[in-house]
Amino acid sequence: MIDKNSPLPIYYQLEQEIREQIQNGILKQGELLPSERMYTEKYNISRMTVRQAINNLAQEGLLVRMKGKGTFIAEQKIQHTLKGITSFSEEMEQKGKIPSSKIISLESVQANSQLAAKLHIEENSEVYQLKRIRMADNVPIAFEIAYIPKYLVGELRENDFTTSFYQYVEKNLQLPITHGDQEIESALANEEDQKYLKVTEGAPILLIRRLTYVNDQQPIEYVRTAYHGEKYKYKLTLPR
Amino acid sequence: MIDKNSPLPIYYQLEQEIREQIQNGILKQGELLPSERMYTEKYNISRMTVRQAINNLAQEGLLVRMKGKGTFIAEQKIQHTLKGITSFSEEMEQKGKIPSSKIISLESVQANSQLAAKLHIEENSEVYQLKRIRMADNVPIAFEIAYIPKYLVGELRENDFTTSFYQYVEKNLQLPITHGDQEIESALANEEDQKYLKVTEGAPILLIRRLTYVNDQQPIEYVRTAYHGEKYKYKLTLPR
DNA sequence: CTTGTTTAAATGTATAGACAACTATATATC
DNA sequence: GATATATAGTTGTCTATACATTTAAACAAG
Repeated sequence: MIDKNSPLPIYYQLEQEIREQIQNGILKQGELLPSERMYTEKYNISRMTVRQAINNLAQEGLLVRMKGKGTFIAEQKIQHTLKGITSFSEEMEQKGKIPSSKIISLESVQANSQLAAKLHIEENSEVYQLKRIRMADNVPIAFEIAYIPKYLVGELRENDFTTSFYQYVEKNLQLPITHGDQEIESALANEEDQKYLKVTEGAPILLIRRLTYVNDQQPIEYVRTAYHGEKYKYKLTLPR
Repeated sequence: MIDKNSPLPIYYQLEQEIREQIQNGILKQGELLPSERMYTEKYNISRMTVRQAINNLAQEGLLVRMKGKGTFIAEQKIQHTLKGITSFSEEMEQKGKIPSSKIISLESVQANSQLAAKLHIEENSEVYQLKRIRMADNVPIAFEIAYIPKYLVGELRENDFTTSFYQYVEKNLQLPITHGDQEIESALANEEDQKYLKVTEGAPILLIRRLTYVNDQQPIEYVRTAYHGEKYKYKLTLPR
């Protein structure tokens, strides 16, 4: 299992082995991992090397170390909901709601200076502006305005948004979505929000602005989403 | 700076020193950290111990290791803010604000059924209720109500909250904080919020409820925080 | 000007061993 | 039965050392 002549570090090989055994169910959740000394003897490697492998896995949350007792295989964490970017559709499906969305408009507009800076494009260059209402079980949950640089995606039709836009980007455009930077704040609904979310003046909304990146650096989408204050909560699990 | 007779591990003391020097600007962003050998000689400790300290800080994203070149003080990371649980103090310091907090009250109360369920304790068992105002540069940013099971922390005094409560838990109580589940929503300030945040009726607030866990399973703190809608944004980076 | 070689310095990987601190269990003692 | 006490096994910390890999700079050769 461990090849001392491999170019891969020993600690890394051991990591992979333990990872696989957890995946395969050979090592079961909540159970005790073999002690450091066991690995030391089994593979004839030093304890510090074993510790490096185990420590890395513990840092990832796959193992839990307990002084004096041993190292345990971690219970699977529930933190599924917001460990990564989830689309509205995925989010709602997870909650047992039927998601739908209604496109209000899809236009080509010129980026002002602020938007251009955010999207890393030239001022006045063409961007798509997409306005949508997001619904769960046909109740409006959010009103969304998205801006997408035209040069990155070419010609778009409304059809491209009926399914998942993220999937369209990754499959058809071959651009891997890497991460998103979000800002969350509380605000009061503006006139447009009020109109589409069907709330009255002074209603609180959850305002989320997201800049989504492809290839780690290139912004592909800037979205401002206004969530209905009473009907939407944002849940996430923070590690460590 | 490093006390070999201290009960605190040497690697931990070194971590703290480097952390402070980054905070104080003695070590500046983008610059090179003194080499491992320098620390080895300066404090007469082994290189592995130095590496343990530096590795931990690198894992946190505070330092960036580069093989063959050296270790650099990380550029301010956008995603540091919310990659994991951060205390209010840490958050504000990162933004260059001077954090402070004012304790409104610290009482012992009985948990109602809802709170007991959240904290995994018996109904009517004793919990501390702590009310605080969080300030940045002496401007109130948030009003916070925290509940902490008494049996987990023993006797508490207001003093234990003047510094970091999380540090108190991890150091003095030896309970490792593992993660936190958060709910974020938008709401309107209630009377208490209005009073302490100095906002008028109808002002939007960002409501964050957090259940903080130790040892992966045991809730140690339930906090409801009302953030001033106009003065606070919540930022995070979602991977993948 | 380009390419190859050497060298010093840095981090990366790995070993062997020591002692400390903690946990659980067994054992002796009251 | 209850309470210390010893003991074995575990992870945590730390040292001292060695060699591997990578980088950058100086230098040499073409």
